[in-house]
Amino acid sequence: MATKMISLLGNKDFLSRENLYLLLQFHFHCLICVVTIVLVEKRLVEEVKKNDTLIIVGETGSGKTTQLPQFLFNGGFCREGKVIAVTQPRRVAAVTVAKRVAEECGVELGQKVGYSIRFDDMTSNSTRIKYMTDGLLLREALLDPFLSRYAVIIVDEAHERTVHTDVLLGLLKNVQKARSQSSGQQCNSEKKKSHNNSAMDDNENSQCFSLLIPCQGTKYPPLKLIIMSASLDAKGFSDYFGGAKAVHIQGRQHPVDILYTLHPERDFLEAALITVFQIHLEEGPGDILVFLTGQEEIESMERLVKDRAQQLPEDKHKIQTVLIFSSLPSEQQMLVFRPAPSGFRKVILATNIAETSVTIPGIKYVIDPGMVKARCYNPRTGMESLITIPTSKAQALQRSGRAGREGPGKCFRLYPESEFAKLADSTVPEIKRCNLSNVILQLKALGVDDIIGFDFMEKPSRMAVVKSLEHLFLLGALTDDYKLSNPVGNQMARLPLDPIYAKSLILASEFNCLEEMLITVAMLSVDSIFYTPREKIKEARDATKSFASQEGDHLTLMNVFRTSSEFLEKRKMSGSKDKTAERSLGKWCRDNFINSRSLKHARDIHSQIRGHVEQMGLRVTSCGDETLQFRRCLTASFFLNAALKQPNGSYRALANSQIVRIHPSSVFFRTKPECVIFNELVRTNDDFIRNITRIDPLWLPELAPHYYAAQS
DNA sequence: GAGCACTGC
Repeated sequence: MATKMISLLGNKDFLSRENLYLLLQFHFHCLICVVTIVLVEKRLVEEVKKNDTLIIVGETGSGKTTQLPQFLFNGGFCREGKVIAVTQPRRVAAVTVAKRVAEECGVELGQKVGYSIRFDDMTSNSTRIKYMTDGLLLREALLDPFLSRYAVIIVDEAHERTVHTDVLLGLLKNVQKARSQSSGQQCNSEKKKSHNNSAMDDNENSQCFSLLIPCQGTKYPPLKLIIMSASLDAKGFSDYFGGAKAVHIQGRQHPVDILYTLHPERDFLEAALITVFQIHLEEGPGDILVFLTGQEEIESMERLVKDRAQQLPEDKHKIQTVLIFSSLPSEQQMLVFRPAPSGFRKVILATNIAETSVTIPGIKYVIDPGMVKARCYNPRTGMESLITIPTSKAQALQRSGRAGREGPGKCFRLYPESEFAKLADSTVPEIKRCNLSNVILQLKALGVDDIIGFDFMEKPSRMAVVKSLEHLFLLGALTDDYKLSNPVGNQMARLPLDPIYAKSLILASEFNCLEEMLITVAMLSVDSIFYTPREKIKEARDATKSFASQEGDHLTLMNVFRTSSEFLEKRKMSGSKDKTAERSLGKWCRDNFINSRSLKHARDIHSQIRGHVEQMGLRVTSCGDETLQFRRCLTASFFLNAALKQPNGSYRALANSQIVRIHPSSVFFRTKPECVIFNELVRTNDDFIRNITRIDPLWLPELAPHYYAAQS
């Protein structure tokens, strides 16, 4: 059979599975370990009582996320109305876990057990176990710097090292220190200083929040901190928390055989394709999950699988391909959860959305080419780009684990074992490869002034910090000595937006076009609004044309938002129930080739931000038809992103003289104005600018004299 | 005439 398959596939390099793969490793779960979590309740509660900080290393399926908070509740950690917080990097995880725990406890969701995520708060005064996103807890810290309502904070999935997790860990370390000082006899920091005047001690104090230094006699109970992580990273967390104790909990993961190729594969798409059919023809039943880097690869792989399946004998045809990536409309995403028709094998082609965010049942085989697209940030140019790089060991492990959720599985890594050894242990934390403006603004608002000296688990590069400080200074968020300015910097920090968008709202109230800017900023804050399926390109273009504004993409986006709002209003006026009206908005979106998930997100952001600016006392007025006023406001807001047309039709960005082109999705792709401002600079095949509005070049020195007067 | 991994406030 094997030989026959090879001739069908037409590839000489793959003679048989025995030649291709070496079985090298049987299990990747800890063999030495411990007992399952239900047996260790008593011990865990004791450990938390004994240690202020505890690292818990738990594998998937250990139940740590659902069980530990209940143990601590039963162990008396919620006395006097105190709350246990469990943070998650993702919204959907916070919601689903909370639902399950509420069910296990036999309580109504939102009572003893609840969750809180942006736009959706299911908690009440009686909530004691609160699942939430880490970003939301960071926001809470702005209002309550001691996080005084929490007795225990559990940071789950810490090994993912999102920006939010990293900032939160640094913050929690400070809060813990400040709270234990407040409850102990040494609340008075002066007293402590007089005992020990060393430079190191001074340094430590400077890293505490300015807000936390005056204790004012308020006593806070100590904060218990639990960091939950995958095994590879436990030591890093323990070191960061001064040698905190680490406890291992065994998971219920099934064994997964890991197989490697003998030689490196030049074309991993082809190698993945071959492997799909090897599994299909030689292995027992079970679905296959293939990790690919992006939409384009996934779509071409789908065609390849379908084509080759047709070449097989009829009884072997039965392969069903399904796709999943984040920009796929949700109805189509749902198809991956449907079991394949009887007798069919399902092949799921996925991005790393299937690594952590989405768990698909029925998977027995994983194919991992070992590549991933990652964001990368160049602090010198301030440009972000996406590049394809090898995965880390931790990521490879996470991927292979997807084969062992329901029973023993197999993972085919499309590279030799010697290559695996060369991979980095874990993925570079996001904080080292992103723009830091938002992080710095948040920290400043929390009273952390010395950003370079802040105790990050891993420090971002000095250049990245300096670049973002400069940026915030130019936006007026910081004073000459790099302190948060008042009121502008404070107001910006309160708005959950990219700092440049926050600033544009403040300016818009002065330009009398806050109404317009609220919509624009909401629309700019979400993923692509327009959805162009490959097979209906012409219809999609015609539909988007009807929203186009000759003044630019910002007004085009506003047209979409307003038209959709009017549509919804009309439906509601004519007596439709809210739900029915929302459903017909879904149809309206499909008819107009608009991504309804993005539009919904923009509407949520719009109403949340509107609430914030009203609370701040900014005047929400409209410039009506005087869009000139609005474009001037865009110029004042986004002056750092201005570009002038060159004789050859390309543009020169004024801030750094970089040569850029207009992205084909812009209304200005054909008619190129002399001078524009833009919101996004992306590097793909070329350096493209997106979301563009036409401006008068004379507005720049007029509206941003502090920048353009100095330049010329 | 292009193409965007994934999150989050």
